[in-house]
Amino acid sequence: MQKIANISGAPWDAPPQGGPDQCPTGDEPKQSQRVRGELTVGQRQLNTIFGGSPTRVLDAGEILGAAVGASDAICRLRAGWACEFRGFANGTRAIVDVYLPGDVLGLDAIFGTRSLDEISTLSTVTIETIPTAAAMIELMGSRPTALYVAWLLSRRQRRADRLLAALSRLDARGRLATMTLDFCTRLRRRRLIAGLVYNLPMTQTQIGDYLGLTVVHINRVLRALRHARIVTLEKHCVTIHDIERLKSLAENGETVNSRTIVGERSLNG
Amino acid sequence: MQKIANISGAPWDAPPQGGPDQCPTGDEPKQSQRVRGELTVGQRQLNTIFGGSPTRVLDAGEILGAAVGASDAICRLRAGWACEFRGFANGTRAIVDVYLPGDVLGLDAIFGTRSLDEISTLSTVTIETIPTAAAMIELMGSRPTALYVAWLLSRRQRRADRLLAALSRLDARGRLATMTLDFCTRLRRRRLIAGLVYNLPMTQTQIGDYLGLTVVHINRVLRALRHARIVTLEKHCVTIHDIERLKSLAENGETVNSRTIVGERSLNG
DNA sequence: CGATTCCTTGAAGGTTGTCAACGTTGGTGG
DNA sequence: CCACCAACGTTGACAACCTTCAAGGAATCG
Repeated sequence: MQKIANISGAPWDAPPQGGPDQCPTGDEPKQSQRVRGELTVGQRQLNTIFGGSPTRVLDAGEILGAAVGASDAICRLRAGWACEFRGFANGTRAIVDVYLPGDVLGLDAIFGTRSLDEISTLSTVTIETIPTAAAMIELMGSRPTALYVAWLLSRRQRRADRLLAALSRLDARGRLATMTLDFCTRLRRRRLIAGLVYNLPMTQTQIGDYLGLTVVHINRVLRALRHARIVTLEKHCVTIHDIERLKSLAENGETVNSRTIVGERSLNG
Repeated sequence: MQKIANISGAPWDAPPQGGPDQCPTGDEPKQSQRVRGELTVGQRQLNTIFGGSPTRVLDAGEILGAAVGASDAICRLRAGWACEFRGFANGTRAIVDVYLPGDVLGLDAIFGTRSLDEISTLSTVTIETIPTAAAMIELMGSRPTALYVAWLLSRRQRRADRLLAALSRLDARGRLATMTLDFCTRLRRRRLIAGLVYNLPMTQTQIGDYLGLTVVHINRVLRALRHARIVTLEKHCVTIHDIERLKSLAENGETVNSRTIVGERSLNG
């Protein structure tokens, strides 16, 4: 197996090609032409604002609210990954969303929620910043921008619903299948990758926090999926070998014989 | 124990008092005066639209998209409960959100998502309808309305995040504690109830789909919570006995001795 | 009152968590 | 260069939580 690229210089450090996000209408064929047009205009308007703002580089593991010095700022990820989390009284925590390059963070600040205080970087990141929520509210006087903001919120909601369904009704393999497929889809849609291989800057502990499982179990199921030659997740690098079976696991449509799988031997070469 | 009111005439059939939703700023003390004002204006504008629309009554168990005959309509619940679900290939399903009187449903239709096709009524409901998403897009030309729509989306997101955290890191008792508390909070905020008792028009199967558990286990844990005199859920009626312990369970802060609890005897008199 | 759905309970087994230990990796400083 | 350290990854044994299967009871409705 070839040597995996180190964290510095990894794909997620590359700036998004052709703008921070592709046209938002790429996967919504049902919406009317008019909304498509307005959304594109709104996106351009936000592009202008973010593009004109100074960029900052943050290390992995920083809390965005503290790092930018304002809880009501609104950021866009230019490079790197981040996650939004919720903590519990006993110290455990859950990751409720993962942000990829091009995603906008902290939109809830419009309504006074200090969401940047619950967002942490997963890797070294580059962010563009609108310093205050007030500026964003101003921008929402333009309907295209307001529509685009609503579209961003709606997209985040769909991710949450999808994760919710997976946590609710899939076992560990199904959840991992869903996660690896979703990240792949999002990265491809933004043309950050082209094939079925990508870098995933999350530790197994963080994956466990995201999928509602423990590190130990994540580790075991990862091994099973690797030995079954469905997907490999090693050294922060995901390689999808059998996308059909992966989709099947994510749809709850297959019961892969996991006991048999574990007994097999890795034959990668 | 007193006889529980039947479904007809139950609290969730009563129209929301003082308008379909209270001022949205009630639980967001941090937001600026200006946003508060604009949100209130936006809410009034939507109130006018919905208030002037014809109401419809639907039976329990209907799919909203089919019942209103349009997948891109936008509805507001005047009375009754509804839920949004996601299905899996093998027939299982997950409930990703529960809607209470006053909630707006199907906002994603703005972007072409047929969300009404994945929303089902949980009880007999009364709805007000904006027939097409296009009308709502028109309304978003007004910044107050656009802000209010974004606020509605943001609220739904926060519910999803909270449920996500619960599914990710709480056991069955913690999830049930979270659910019963959240419904209570939402109903009280809208002045649909005043105390710690309310009607919950969901079967145990539906609760299981919502919390990612099986009916059988919901049933057992419900019995344990009842015998521990923390919360009673019988015949679609929730009674919170010990809100402190319930909050503790929802925050992962307590490990109630459940084995002992099961051995106890019900003493409700 | 038959039919359907919902609720309830027991027994058995599978998935996942907990505990504990050790290996690996990458960085730091002597 | 090596010792050391901290974080992360890996593995085994065992326990707990939850599901599955099965069956019977209770409520609701035409």
